[in-house]
Amino acid sequence: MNQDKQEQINNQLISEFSKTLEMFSLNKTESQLFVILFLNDQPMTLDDMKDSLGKSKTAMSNSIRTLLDFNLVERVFIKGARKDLYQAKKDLYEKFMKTYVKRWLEALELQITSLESIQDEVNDLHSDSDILTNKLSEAIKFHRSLEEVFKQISQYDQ
Amino acid sequence: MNQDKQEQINNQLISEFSKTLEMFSLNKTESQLFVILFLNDQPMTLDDMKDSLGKSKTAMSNSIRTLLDFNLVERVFIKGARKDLYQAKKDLYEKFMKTYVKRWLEALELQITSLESIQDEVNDLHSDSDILTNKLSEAIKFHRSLEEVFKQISQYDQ
DNA sequence: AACTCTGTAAAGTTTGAACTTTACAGACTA
DNA sequence: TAGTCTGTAAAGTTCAAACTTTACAGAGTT
Repeated sequence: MNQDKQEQINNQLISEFSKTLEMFSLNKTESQLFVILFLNDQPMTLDDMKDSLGKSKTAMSNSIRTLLDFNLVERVFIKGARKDLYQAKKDLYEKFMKTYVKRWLEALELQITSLESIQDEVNDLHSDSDILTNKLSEAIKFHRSLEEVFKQISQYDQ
Repeated sequence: MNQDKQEQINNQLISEFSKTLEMFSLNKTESQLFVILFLNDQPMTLDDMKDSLGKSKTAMSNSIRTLLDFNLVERVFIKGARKDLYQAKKDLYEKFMKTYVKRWLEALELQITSLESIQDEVNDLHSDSDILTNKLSEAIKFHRSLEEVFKQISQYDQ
């Protein structure tokens, strides 16, 4: 396969795959960067990434930290290497879902707690507003249902 | 309950609930607008919404169309009313998940199709690149797994 | 100790999404 | 038919996220 063709196919892959990652909370650069790392069989330095994406080194530094944070990427040790080296994690799907679902569950739990404390406050006030009371419990029910789904997913994944 | 307290609790509710909706692909205004409609027992006009959120009528018009698009809101007919009236849909969770999961599944299917056509192209080239071939099938496998999860959710919801 | 290199913090710039203002088409009203 | 009202399109503005440039701390090398 010639260089041009290889390049073109790589670009198509980056373009399509990154769209999927953007559906999750990754932004464009983070998504593209991950796909680059995923496609590269060798670990890459910040400078490699910079050249691959045509953006600044600082942009790479920031994006890679988000990806580390999302557990999609890891830093690897290579003896004698001066620059930091990163690679995409194996078992993409497991890593991805685990982190993603976990974050959502955490956020949901936080929101449920907040809603419940509003509920407590309303109860303490011996509110005359049935509407508000109903809306509140409906809102909490909604959040619990979402929580349930995400828990299902994380079990299904085991 | 006095006016101030009612107002304050409403605001807390909007603040917390809208965070949840923002986790899905709704933006801040759309999320807040939905919560406003959800909390209001009466259908609202664009002008009502404008006053509730303190933003322009055009902003409301745009946001409400997104919410209609997401099937979270409906326009209601009231005899003799000159202004359009909107309310949040009942069965929030069902409506929400159905629309949301459906959109994701559609997007995923599209991406899988694209990846497969890249795969075909690579095969036709009788590529020497085992790495690329492997990466491609791994990427498709990842997408299929995501698809699977979302299908699970939509079944679980029945 | 002086120099070099790497990663990141800080400051400044660019860009696109979200908003507002203005303009107007279509529906109703007198 | 002229006048009024409503929703939205179009154009212009604002603002926050994403980027780049510059500066620098810390580690390594000579």
